[in-house]
Amino acid sequence: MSKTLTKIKKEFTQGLSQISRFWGFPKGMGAIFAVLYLSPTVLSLDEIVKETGLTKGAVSTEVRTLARIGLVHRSSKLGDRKDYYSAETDFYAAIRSILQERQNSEFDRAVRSVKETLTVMEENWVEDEEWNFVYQRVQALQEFFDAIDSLTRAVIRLESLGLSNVTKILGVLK
Amino acid sequence: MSKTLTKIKKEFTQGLSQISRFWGFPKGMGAIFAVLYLSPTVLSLDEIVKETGLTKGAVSTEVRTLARIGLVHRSSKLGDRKDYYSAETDFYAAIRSILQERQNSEFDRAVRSVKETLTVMEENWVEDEEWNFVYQRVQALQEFFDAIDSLTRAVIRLESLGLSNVTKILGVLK
DNA sequence: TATTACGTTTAGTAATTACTAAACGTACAT
DNA sequence: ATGTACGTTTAGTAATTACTAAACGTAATA
Repeated sequence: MSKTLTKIKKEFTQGLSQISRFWGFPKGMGAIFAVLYLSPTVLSLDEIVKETGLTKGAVSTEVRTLARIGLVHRSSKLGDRKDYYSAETDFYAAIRSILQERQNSEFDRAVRSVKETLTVMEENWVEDEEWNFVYQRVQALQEFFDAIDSLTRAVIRLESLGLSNVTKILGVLK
Repeated sequence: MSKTLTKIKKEFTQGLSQISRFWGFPKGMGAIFAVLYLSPTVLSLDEIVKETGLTKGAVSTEVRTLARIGLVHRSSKLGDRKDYYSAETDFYAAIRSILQERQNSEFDRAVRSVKETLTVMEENWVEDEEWNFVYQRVQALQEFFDAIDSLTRAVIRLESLGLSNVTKILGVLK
C-alpha cells in the first residue's frame, strides 16, 4: 500500500516537473518543490537529494532560488547545523512573490527600454510620416505594458489573493 | 534623420527580443514581431529575412507559430504568390489567443495529471496518516489550478480585454 | 590542530533549444 | 517540359541551459 504511495508521489513529481519546465523553470525545480510539498516533515538538503536523484550542488542552487521566490522556506533546528526545507502552501502568496521577483529582472529592463525609445523619439522629433507611424506604434505598446504593470502591481499589493478575490474578478468579467 | 529611425527600430527590436526570450519564446520571434510591428506596410518573408538577419528557414517556421498564436497575420496580394505578414496590434486579443493556445498544450496535460492523481487516490483509498496528508495537499494544488483555469477561461471568453476591463479589475482589487 | 559534517562554488559535460545552409516541393510562367 | 520564384523541411551546428562531480570553505567537535 505504501508502495502505491511512493508511486503516486513519483507521478505527481513528474507532473510538477513538466509544469515547471513549461513555465521556463528547470524541471529539477519542479521536482524539488513536489517532494517538499508532499512531505509531512521538513527535509534536509541530503534528503531532497535522495528523493529527487539530483546532486547536492544542483539541489543547493535550485532550492536557493526556490526560497528566493518564496516557494519554499528554509528553517533550522537548534543544535543541528543542517538546513531544513518546506514548501509554501499558499500558492497565491507564491505568485505574488514571483511577480515581485520578476519586476526587478531582465524583463523590466527590457520594458523600460521601450519607454526610453519613446522619450528619445520625443526629444529628437522629426516631422515625417514613417516617424509618426513608428511613434504611435511604440506608444501603443508602451500603454499596453503599463496596463499589465498596473495589474501585476495590484496583485502584488493584495494582502491575500485568495479564492474570494479570484471570484470577485470573475464576477466583474461576467 | 532616417538614419536615426533605423537605429531606433533596431533598439526597439532588441528590446522585444529580450522580452520574447524572457517569456520563453525564441528571441528571433520577438525580433520578427518587432520588425512587422514597426512596418507601415505588410512584409514578405524575404523582407523579414533582410530586416532581421535570420535565415529564410527560421523566419518561415517562426512566423508560422506567430501566426498560430495570433500575433501576426498572413495575407496575400492578387497576382502575387508571395505571402505577406503584418503584426497584430490588439495585444489583448493576442493574449487571449496565446492563453487559448496554451490550454491545448503540454501544460494542460500536466495539470490534468494532477487531477488524475487525485481520482486514483480516491479509488484506491488507504486509511493512513501520510496518505491522508498527501491527499489533502494534492487536492489543495488542484483547487488552485482550477482557480487559475477559471480565470484564464474568463479572460478568453471576453470579446475584448480592453483597457476598460483592466480598469474594472483594478477597481475590484482596490 | 585535525576531523567531521555540512552547504557552496566551480569547472566541465550532457541535453536542449535556436538557428543555418541547403535540398526539396509546388505552382506558375515560358 | 523546363525554368523560376517562392515557402517548407531537414540535417547538422552553435548557443544556451541544466546538471554532475568534485574541490572548497566554514564552523562545530574532538
